[in-house]
Formats: sequence, structure tokens, C-alpha cells
Amino acid sequence: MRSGPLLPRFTRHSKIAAMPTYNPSETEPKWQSLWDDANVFTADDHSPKPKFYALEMFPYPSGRIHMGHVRNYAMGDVVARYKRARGFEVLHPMGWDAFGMPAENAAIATGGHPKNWTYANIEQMKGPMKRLGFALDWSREFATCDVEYYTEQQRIFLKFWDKGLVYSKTAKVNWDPVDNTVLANEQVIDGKGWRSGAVVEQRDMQQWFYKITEYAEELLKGLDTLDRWPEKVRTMQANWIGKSEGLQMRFEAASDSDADIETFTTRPDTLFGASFIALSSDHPLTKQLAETRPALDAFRAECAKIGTSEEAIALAPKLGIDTGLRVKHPFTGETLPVWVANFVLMGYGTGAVFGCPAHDQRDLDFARKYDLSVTPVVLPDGEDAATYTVENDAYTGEGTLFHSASETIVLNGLSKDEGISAAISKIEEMGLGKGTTQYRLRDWGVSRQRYWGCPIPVIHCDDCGAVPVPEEQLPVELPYDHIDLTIPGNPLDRHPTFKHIDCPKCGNAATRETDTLDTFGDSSWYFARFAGPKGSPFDKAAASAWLPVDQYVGGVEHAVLHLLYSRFFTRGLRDCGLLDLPNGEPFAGLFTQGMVTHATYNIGKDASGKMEWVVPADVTDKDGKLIHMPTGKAVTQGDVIKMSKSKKNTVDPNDIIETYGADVARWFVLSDSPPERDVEWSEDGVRGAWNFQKKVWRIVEATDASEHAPTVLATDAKGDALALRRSAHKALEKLTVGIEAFRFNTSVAQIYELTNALLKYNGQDAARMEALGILIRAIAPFMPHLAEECWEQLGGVGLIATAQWPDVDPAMLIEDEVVMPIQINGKRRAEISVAKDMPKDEIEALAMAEPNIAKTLEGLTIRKVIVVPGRIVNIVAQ
RNA sequence: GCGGGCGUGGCGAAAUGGUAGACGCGACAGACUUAAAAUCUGUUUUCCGCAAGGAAGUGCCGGUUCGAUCCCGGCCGCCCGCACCA
Repeated sequence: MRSGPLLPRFTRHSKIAAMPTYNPSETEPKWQSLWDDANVFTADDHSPKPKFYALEMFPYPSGRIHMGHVRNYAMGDVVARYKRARGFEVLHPMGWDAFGMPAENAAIATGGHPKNWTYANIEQMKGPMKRLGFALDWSREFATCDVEYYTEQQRIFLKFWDKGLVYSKTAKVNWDPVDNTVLANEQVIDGKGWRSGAVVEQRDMQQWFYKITEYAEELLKGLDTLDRWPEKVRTMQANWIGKSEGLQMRFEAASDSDADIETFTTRPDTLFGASFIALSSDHPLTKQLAETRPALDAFRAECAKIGTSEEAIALAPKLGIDTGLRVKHPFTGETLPVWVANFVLMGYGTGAVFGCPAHDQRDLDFARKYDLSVTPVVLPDGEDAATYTVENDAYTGEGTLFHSASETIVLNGLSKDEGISAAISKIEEMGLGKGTTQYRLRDWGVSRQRYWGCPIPVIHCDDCGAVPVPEEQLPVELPYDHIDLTIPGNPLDRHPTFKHIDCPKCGNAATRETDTLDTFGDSSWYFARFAGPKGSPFDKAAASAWLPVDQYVGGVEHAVLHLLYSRFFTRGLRDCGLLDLPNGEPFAGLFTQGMVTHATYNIGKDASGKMEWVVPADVTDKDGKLIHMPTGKAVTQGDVIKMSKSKKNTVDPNDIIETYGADVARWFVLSDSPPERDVEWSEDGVRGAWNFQKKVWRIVEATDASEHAPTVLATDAKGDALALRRSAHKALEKLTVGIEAFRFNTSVAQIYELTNALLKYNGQDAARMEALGILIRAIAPFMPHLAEECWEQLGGVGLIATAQWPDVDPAMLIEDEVVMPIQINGKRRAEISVAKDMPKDEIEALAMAEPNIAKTLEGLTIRKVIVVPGRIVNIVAQ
């Protein structure tokens, strides 16, 4: 006899007593409270089981959950529930990435307080999140704007300071001269402030930096160990770090009135092709020259307008101005002109390059425009040195050096790599430079001139300079009173009590730093805090035991910044002795999920010429025409894009939960599309999920649960029962692989197949119950509430949330008979059914005997017969 | 511009060297129903054919292979990233 389930179970003896159809609005809250009562999802720090840390990128508390959240957390939840069923102690926490600009924007718009707005939003979002039934350990919840959290973040800042990972320098910001405030790049639209419309200036400000470049090499090398990260993300990070090996070298002044210029190049082999030197418009020498030359100063202003993004600079037409300065070529002694060019970045290398037009496209475009010489020095294989020229396409590939000889050095005949080594050696020998490694990665500027963030724990003293706040004086708490964001500028800067304080070192009057930390700092260590909140800034032992996160799930938009900063933080924390994580990697497995998209709908442009978008819920199909119900206007369907408020193509998860339930919402976002790809929301798709839910319940309803438990093994099944059993175990095998490989859509397909097999099966025997038991447990990570209800109905013991994953019976995967296609010249002409272990020659004989094969082979000569046992027969004939 | 990815039925897709289109949506036909919904059965890549069967087919061109959606080269198209949104 099996023991009873948690809830009184009502047994059905016949189909006469009408069973109510499955009602998620009743069952879902019921199971959620049972899970809560049993503390099923609370992770045990001291469990003897193997650990599994499942984490989704925590949400910004905007106040509303959206379908993207549902998809993100549903994916993590599948993994978390599956791993629990597989015997792991699972940590699956949730919290809030709660600092940031939207709270300030809301405060600006409504006059409210960012703190009130944020905490109210958290409360508002928690309800729907809980209603979705995720297997989350809510006991570890926190918001990054909690004083307890940012106190510890300030402590980390101080530890980093002690470790030499924090420093300050001046850096450029977008300055809005009307609002007197610093703007984020996204707040700058066409070079103007988003609110004031004033032309934005680039202004230098003293700012704090984290020395991420200290770890450039380790962060790059570490990427090779992240074999459970998408290749794409690793490539993006590697590009971001941008390691390049080359030569830093000085071009010496041609005369006393000229100047030496320090350059960096990755192609010293092309030195003989150099025809000019190009300086960045921000190069110190450029600035100096611009002071006395209005034309150059104007050109600098032109360059600043292009913007700072690499894309903008790369796409802008190449422009320059000759400084009149001349330098000496180190090998030939010839003079080279020094130009200022708009395509040279100050932030990379030395802010100066030598231009070799034949072998660099930018240099070539520039040279053609200003009629500078183009001398090819790398000869592609197969080209004739006497006739080879470069017209409009620079040659950047391999080849043999030519036109590269002087009294100083001869590079002719060398390969590209040999030329690079030889040129570096020579320049080093001449004392003009050194082979070096450059990184594109820059230090992380963390200062934000904003209120709603973690205060930077630093005090500025006229005598002592920048002094870190002594640890015992933490936290530097964000003041709540006297905060008015509707006035331009940073409220902390004008706060009556926050800013002015005595220097902790000398006791004289001093001022607090009024900048707050970049919110990326908040999210760079929250996963450690989840693992153990006790301790400072987190429980070292617990965090070290839980980390790394075994499966992290989130949007690809975080591919570089958040994920790179976190990788830096865990290394910094390790080196400050706060964390035992030898390889420093916070996330062992990463999955980047696609977006939830939806068609957009509009009813044309309004009087001001602005497109009027309408919500999908208001659009109806009337005789094949789309109509906007509130206005009766004709609707035009636009692109299918990511759900966004501005295009109004959103579907509110609350509405879906209310209408169909949490399980259906979860099932839909996991079913059709591969997880890494976008999924298009559709009403039909949701109804499909709804119908599937009902179908499962109908099968359960039609099952006599009085004889067998759902954990039964029908080992003596024969005939149809055996066939069902085979289907069940095959489906189980495939769907398990699907979950492990993050291909939930294929798991769903297997679940459908098994469901269809069960639907067709009439027997009320152990095989039916076994297959159904497998189905229900397989559904559980996807539709946990439905699974619990079915499990209970079938007489399953305990909660399915704590049930073990069913075992695949390997014997059920092996077929005695296999169907083999027979091809002639790669085209399928017949198929035969043979015993699995039939010898090759017998298979061949059978294949030849097939009527259609014999017929097709008539008049042909057989050249070769390929027999791949269990797979295929291919006859090559002419 | 540089870097990366993707391209398969009406649609979402599956198959990563072995029968292309599993599974789902939609559509069509039928059953049940006064009717609709729900449910069930069947058809559904295109073309020829009553059928058996045949031909073409995974963006385009070529290559490797007995065999290519899959591997390689070139092209076309679309998408993403390129440093203060989170």
C-alpha cells in the first residue's frame, strides 16, 4: 500500500461522476502555499548533497513584470526544479537590482521620492512573481538599495582601495549646461540633452575608477575555461578586452622645431610603407598646437561632434589636417608629415599611429583623400612584385615583405610574422621603442553624479586629499530628507548635512564625495551575497561553497559589462581575501535567452505627425481587417519586435495568469522557440498551451489510480503495453537531454509525443501508470502546479517538487528491429526492416532483393555498396 | 567600418555527416453538436500522377564525401555588439 498524499484525495471510480475541468486559479495558489509551508525551496547551507546554484539575472524593480521576466525565470526554474529532482541541493534566490536612473526619472516626473517609488515597485512586483510559482528561496531576498547591502558594497570599495584597485583621475562626461547635470549617453539625443534640449558639452571631471585593467590578461585567459558559456559572449568579451601585441615606438623630430612622437602599432613589419603620422584630435600635442592655431582648434571641435563610439568614428569620413610638423623615419631617415586625423582614438595605445596606407583601410582612405603616398610592402602570394599595386582596398593579409630595405635594416623576403619580430628587435636595438602588449580594455569609471546609488565612501580634505571613510564609520547612508530631484543638479551636493563633515584624518572641515557608484557595481557581487548574507560583506565560507553559480540565465545585452565586471569583482574579492574562488570565475554556466517579441499595431500618425501605437488587446480582426476597438480606426500591423512600452506591443503577464494561469504562461514561453532565440507572443500559442494543459488533465482523469502508483515499473509489459513503455522511456531519455542541453523546445516536443501516445492507449494497467508517472514528473519543471495536482490525483507520494526524477530503463531504448533506408547514389529508393545485429552481408543481400532496388539497378553497374549497420545502405552504381 | 550570429513548409521549428520537415500553431475535410466552443479522426513542402511511383527542394554559386541542412571557400540578405540604460 502506498501512503497517502498531503491532501485528502478524492478517488474516481468511474467517468460518470463528472470531474471539474482543471482550474488553475484554484490549484495554483493552493500548491504555492503548500510549497511555502513545507519550505521546499529554502536552500540548506549545510546539506550533504552536491550543490547546484541556479540564478537568473535579478530584475530592476520597474513596478511591472513583463514577459521577458517570465521567460527568463521560467528557464531558470526548469533547471532549478530539474536539478532538485536529480538530487542536488539547489540554491535559487531572487532579489532586486534597485538603484539606478529610472527611480530618479520617476521622481523628476512625479516629484516623489526614489526610495518610496522603488520599494513600492518591489512590493508591486513580488505578487505576480510569486503567483508564477517559481521555485525560489525568498528567505534570501534583498534589494541593492537596502542599507545593509550597500553598506557592504562600501566596505568592498574600501577593501579594493586598500588593495590598490581604486584610484581617481579626470575623465570626460556629458555635461548639460542648462540642467547643470551629467547625462548618461542614452540621455544625449543628437548631441542634445534629453530634457533641456541644450547642446551637451564634454567636460572633464575628477572621477573614481576600478582598476579592472590590472586583470586584463587574467580576464582574457579565464574565458578559455568557460566552456559552458556561449561562444558569442566569450568572443565579445575577448574583443572588449582587445589584447594586441605590437611595438610602441618613438618617431624622432626631424628638426628642433618639431617634436618626438610616441606611436603604437601592431604591424611594425609595414614600417617601410609608412607615409605619415596621425595624431588623435585629443592628443596632448594636438591640444597644445590648437592653442595657437584656430583652424586646428576648429577641427578638434568637429571631431568632438562625431562622438566617442568606435562605430561613429569608424563610419565617419576620414578627415585630417597637416600640422606642418615633420618626423624622421627610423629606417630610411626620410621625413614623414604629422597629421591630426579624426579616426585615431586617444583612449587606445598612445593616441598616435603611423599610417601605412597600403596595408590599412583607414590609412588608405585617408591617404587617397589627402594625396599621400601609397607604397605596398607586403606582397600577397602569387602576385608579381614588379606589377603589384594597391588601389582602393588595403591588403591586410599574409605575404612576403618587399620594398623594405635600407642601410639600417633589410626586411625583404621575410614573412609578416618574421618581419614583425625583426622590426621590433631593430627598433629596440636603436633605443626607439619596445615590443609591448596593449589592451583596449579601460579602467572602469564608477562615479555617477546622481542621488539614487551607493554613496562612494570618500571624504575630500584640503590638507589630506581624498581620504577613505574609516570602516567603523560605515555606512555612509543616503539621506532621505531634503531630496528634490525636480531641481537641476545632484541633491547630495546641495544637501544641508550630507556633504559637510570633518576629515577623519586631520579633523579639519572637509566634504563628502557626492557621487554615487555605478549600479553595475551593485550587480557585480549580489550572487555572493545570496549565497550567505551573514558576515561582512557576505559569509565567506558559504559564498565560497555555493560559488560559482552553476547556471546563470539572462539577456545577451549583459554579455560584456555586467558579466565582465562580475568576473573582475570576484577576482578582486578573492585577492582581498574575502572569497575562496581560485579561478575567480563567478558563473560556470551561462545561458543567454532570447527576447519575447510581439507584432506592433498602429492607427496612423496623430496631428503632430507622431505614430500612434495601440495595444494588441484593443485590436480585433473583423472580416480579415484589423480594427482598433476603442476608436474603430483601421489598424496597420508593424514589425514584430521586442515587447516595449513605447510601441505598446506588450502583453501583461498578470492578464495571462488571470486568464490561463501561471503554468500556461510558463509553458508557452518555453515551448515553441529555442531558448536562445526570440519567441513571438501569440494568442494562438497561448491557447495551444491551455489546450495541452487540459489534455494532460483529461488523461489523468481517465486513469484508474486504484491499482498502481505513478512510480510503478511495468517490467513485465508485453505487446502494446511494452510499446507504450518504450515510448515513455525514449521520450524521457530525449527530454532529459533537452533539459541538460538547454533545448527546452525539444523537451516539450518529446512531452507532446508521450502525451499523444498515452492518449491513444486504452489499457488501465501498470504500463499506463508508469508512462503517466514519467510524463507528470517530466512536466513538473515546466508546469509545476499542474504536475502536483496530477501527482496527487494519481496517488503519488509527497510533493512532486521533492520527487526524484524518473530513471530511464536502458533496455527500453534498444530496438530489436531497425528500419534502414536503402539509397542508390544517395537517393532513397526503399527501406527494409532488419534485426538490429544483422551482419552487413545479410543486410546487403536483403537490400539487393528489394523489388524497387532491383528494378532501379537494372542496366547499372554496381561500383560500391556502403552498409552502415542500424543506419543506412547506399549503393553506388553507374 | 570592425567583430559576431542567423538564413529549412503558410508560421514557430526538428534533424549537426546517414530517410529533410519530428513536435506545435494555422489551414482544410470529416465526426459529435440545434449551433458555436471544446474534443476526436484525417490531410497539409512544391510539382507530375487515379494510384504505385517519380521529379525538385534547407538563401545563392562552387568544393570535399558513397552520402551535406550539417564540413570548407566565395557571394547575397537579415540581426546583434562596438565603453555612463539596466
